[in-house]
Amino acid sequence: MQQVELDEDRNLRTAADRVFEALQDAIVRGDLKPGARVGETDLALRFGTSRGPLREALRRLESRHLVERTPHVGIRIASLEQHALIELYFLREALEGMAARLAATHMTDSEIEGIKALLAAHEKDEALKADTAYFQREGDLDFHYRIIHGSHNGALIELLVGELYHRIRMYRYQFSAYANRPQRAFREHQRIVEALEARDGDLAEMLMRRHISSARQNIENHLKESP
Amino acid sequence: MQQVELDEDRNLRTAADRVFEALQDAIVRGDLKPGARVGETDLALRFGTSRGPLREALRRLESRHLVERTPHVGIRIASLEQHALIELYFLREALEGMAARLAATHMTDSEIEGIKALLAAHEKDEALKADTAYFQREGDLDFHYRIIHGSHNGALIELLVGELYHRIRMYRYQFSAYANRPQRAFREHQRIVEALEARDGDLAEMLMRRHISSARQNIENHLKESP
DNA sequence: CTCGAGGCAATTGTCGACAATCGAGTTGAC
DNA sequence: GTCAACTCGATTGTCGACAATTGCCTCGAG
Repeated sequence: MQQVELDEDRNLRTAADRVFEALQDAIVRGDLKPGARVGETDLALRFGTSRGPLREALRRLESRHLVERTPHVGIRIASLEQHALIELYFLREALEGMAARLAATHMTDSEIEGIKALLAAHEKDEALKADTAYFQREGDLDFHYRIIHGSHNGALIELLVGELYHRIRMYRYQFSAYANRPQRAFREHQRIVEALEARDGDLAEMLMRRHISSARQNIENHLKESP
Repeated sequence: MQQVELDEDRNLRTAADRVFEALQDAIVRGDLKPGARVGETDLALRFGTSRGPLREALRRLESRHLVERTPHVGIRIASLEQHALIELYFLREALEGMAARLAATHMTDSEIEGIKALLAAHEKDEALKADTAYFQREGDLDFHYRIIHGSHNGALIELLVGELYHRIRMYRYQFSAYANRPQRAFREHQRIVEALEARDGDLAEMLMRRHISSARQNIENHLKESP
């Protein structure tokens, strides 16, 4: 049993907060294997706290679908099944499509400048790294985050950033091999930004939906080949 | 301080489950006024349990945005602001639009028969009750539930039914006066079902989005007139 | 040998008490 | 008279112990 170092730097208010963040990181990054069964007592010892705050952290993780609890039985790390990932992509298509539509009318000029600068940085970086996907992948997340926030719709932001994206990031860490075609994705990003700049909500939504839909189809094809 | 009767009938597994359901009902139905500050000790006494299970219930309600917690300060019943309701309708438009699209291809024939029967019942009932909105409103929820489930997308169902619709029901109970134009809504429902029957996903999504979008605009107009 | 019932260990659910933190009211100085 | 600091009360956060439920293992019968 290994003791885990908690983030004391950012002095989060309560012990439950610290445990929650530490556990979420451990799950998303794969330190705790998907499907593994974990006991409350073990975890409490490992994180150096009592079972009270730990249970609170677990409840929050459960509401984010990162762990699964069954009463009187125990806790399992969320198992990532492929069909669940596909389902998530339909949610993303609907929600981020709407985010792009709203962003086209609600983004400020400086926000659009910011996302253009981000793309410019990607272009240089991508020219260097070609297909080394890691940085591109984080950059991809950054791009989507900016558009989501650009919607200026609090409920939408909270839903996507606060609840859904942790699950998606977990899948990315685990199934790291899905080549998400950086060059093509980059071109699609460019077109979406053009639509935002033109304040064309209809077009922005359509392009975003195609972007996510083709990413989903790409994954589905990979799954068919190597299940 | 009034003792609250808990549902002992359906013998829910844990005390936390019972408190959660009772509290959720109390909030959605307005027994606990929005924005009111409540103390853990009071609630624990009122529901005849300890603070442990109560805190678990509060955690779950927080993740559904029915209560707001600030550390070391306390709990407030979620205050329903009008702009938040509008934001929710954009989520509904995106998600239920997608649900309708998926339902058009994934609904079974018997599910479609069921929703047609539901509409037929509404037609007779509506002819009788004209604009008495209550039953129509519950029927409206039933209609939407069926299409959501018809998507056969677990993540989408869980998100809409398990997380979003409780907030929407809360608003319905509070702002009960929004005449949601039963006749027009009924016609729109009919057309959506026609699209489902024709297995036309594009059309079903478009009609559902218009349906929800016009409901939102209707609310926005009411808010402008009587803020 | 297989199946079912019963007991046992382990884990979770629940409780009450203690400690930490925040907000309000009061008191004092400028 | 106003502002700031301090004290006090109340509320939440945390802990450890006890009770309840589950799953597994053993034992016995067919």
